[in-house]
Amino acid sequence: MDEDDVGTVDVPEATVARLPQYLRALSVLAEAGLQTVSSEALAEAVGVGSAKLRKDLSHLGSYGTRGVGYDVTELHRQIADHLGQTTPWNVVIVGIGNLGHALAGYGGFGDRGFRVVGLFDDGSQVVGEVVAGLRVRPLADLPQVVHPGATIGVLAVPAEHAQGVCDQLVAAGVRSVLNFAPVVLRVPAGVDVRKVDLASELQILAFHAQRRAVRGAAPVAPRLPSLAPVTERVGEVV
Amino acid sequence: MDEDDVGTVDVPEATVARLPQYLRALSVLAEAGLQTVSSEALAEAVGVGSAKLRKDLSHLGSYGTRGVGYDVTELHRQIADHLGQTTPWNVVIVGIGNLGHALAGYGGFGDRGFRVVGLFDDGSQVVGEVVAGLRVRPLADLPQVVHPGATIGVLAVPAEHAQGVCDQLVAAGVRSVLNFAPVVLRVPAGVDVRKVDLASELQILAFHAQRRAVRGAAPVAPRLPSLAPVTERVGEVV
DNA sequence: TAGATTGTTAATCGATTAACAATC
DNA sequence: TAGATTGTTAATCGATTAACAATC
Repeated sequence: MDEDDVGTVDVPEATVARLPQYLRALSVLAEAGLQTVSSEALAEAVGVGSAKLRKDLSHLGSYGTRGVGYDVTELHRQIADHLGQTTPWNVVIVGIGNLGHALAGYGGFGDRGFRVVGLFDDGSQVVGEVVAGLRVRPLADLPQVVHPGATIGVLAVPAEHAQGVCDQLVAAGVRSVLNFAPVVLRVPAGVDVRKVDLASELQILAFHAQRRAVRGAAPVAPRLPSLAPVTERVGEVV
Repeated sequence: MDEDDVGTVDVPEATVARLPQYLRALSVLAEAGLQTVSSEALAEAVGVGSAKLRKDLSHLGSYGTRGVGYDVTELHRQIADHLGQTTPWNVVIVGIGNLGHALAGYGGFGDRGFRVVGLFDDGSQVVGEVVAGLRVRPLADLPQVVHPGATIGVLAVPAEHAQGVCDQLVAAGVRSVLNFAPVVLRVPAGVDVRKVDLASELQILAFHAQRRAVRGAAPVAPRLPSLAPVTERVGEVV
């Protein structure tokens, strides 16, 4: 595959979602001074199977060497390239409440190629305050900060304001939105929305936890009289 | 399907992940005073197809009425039941930095059936402070607060401490962990971990954004001389 | 060359979707 | 009854997995 095929060949969504994990693992390996890594070892570090990893990488092109493995630095560069991380992306955060405040100060973004360049809110009490080194601006200032198509918007406003603020982001030229409000946003075609729903995550955990509890309470096997000794497992589940 | 089949019939993971969305939409409809909703209308509210919704609900049992739709209150109760939300779940948050602080104060958990019952940290400067009405305790106090198997642990510590703290959570009896640290946690069988990786979400958005940019820059169709007028679309992508 | 490990093939699995018979 | 809408079937699609030929 050609070097300049970045961005022109289809990569399955499931693969895209794993690329950041591979990238991070490679960073760790590079810092540890490793030159080369096998698909087996890298997959193990990320918690997936090696076949899946090789298949994922095959969608980006083939950067490994049979019998040897992958060059850590080279593979890191290739994946970073595909993720568009050769230059940092600008991020604006809208809604500087509890969560927005935390996101503004979150070091993890900077480490992974993002730069928070604007904080916005319309609650009169926060506007003007300095948070994580940036002065919080009113929403009306969005167009002054957003570079159309090149800025990611993070939405950390209450559910009832999310759609309205999203519309303003889109109007200002934002084409990628990370939404923390538990609502379905309607956006025009060409705008990409991802949703992080913190309460949902807990609910999914609760679903499985309850399942364990219910199953654990019920007998694992029917109690039949038996001549051979039987190990009864109670409450032990996957 | 029987009432008491809750927790005993297999529900596909993809379906489980959507149940919280359905539940929330039903809450909104119930508040709006709606008695009944069709799969078409509910699906529209959640942003999925109606066939998918009906298929999802069919895994829980069949609570609809042909020709009529679903009883809003009844369906809400059924889904809440399956999600184990008839009684609230207790949640402990470990790592009261930027993010943990925000999570402790996040109202969305309480609204959706969770109760934050403990905040923990080992950084000497936070321990003892009161955050969102709770005093931050040292990790050593975990066993005093955790009810084995019935408490969800939220991990908001730096990556390098995540595994160690996770081990302590598990030792205290936590069987469900929501992990915000960008690391792969190793846990014994029977412990359920979900990961929320904020930077990853941005990276996935960046991948698609870059793709739009690259494709937009390239000509959409080969430029051939043509007798008929041609509409050239530049930069317009899905 | 012999051993190791990739990249790819083919089989399997799970999720989505459209269509429609069942039925209120 | 006629119209509406569910629950289910069958077809399709996409993702995972194991196995192995290619090749360093």
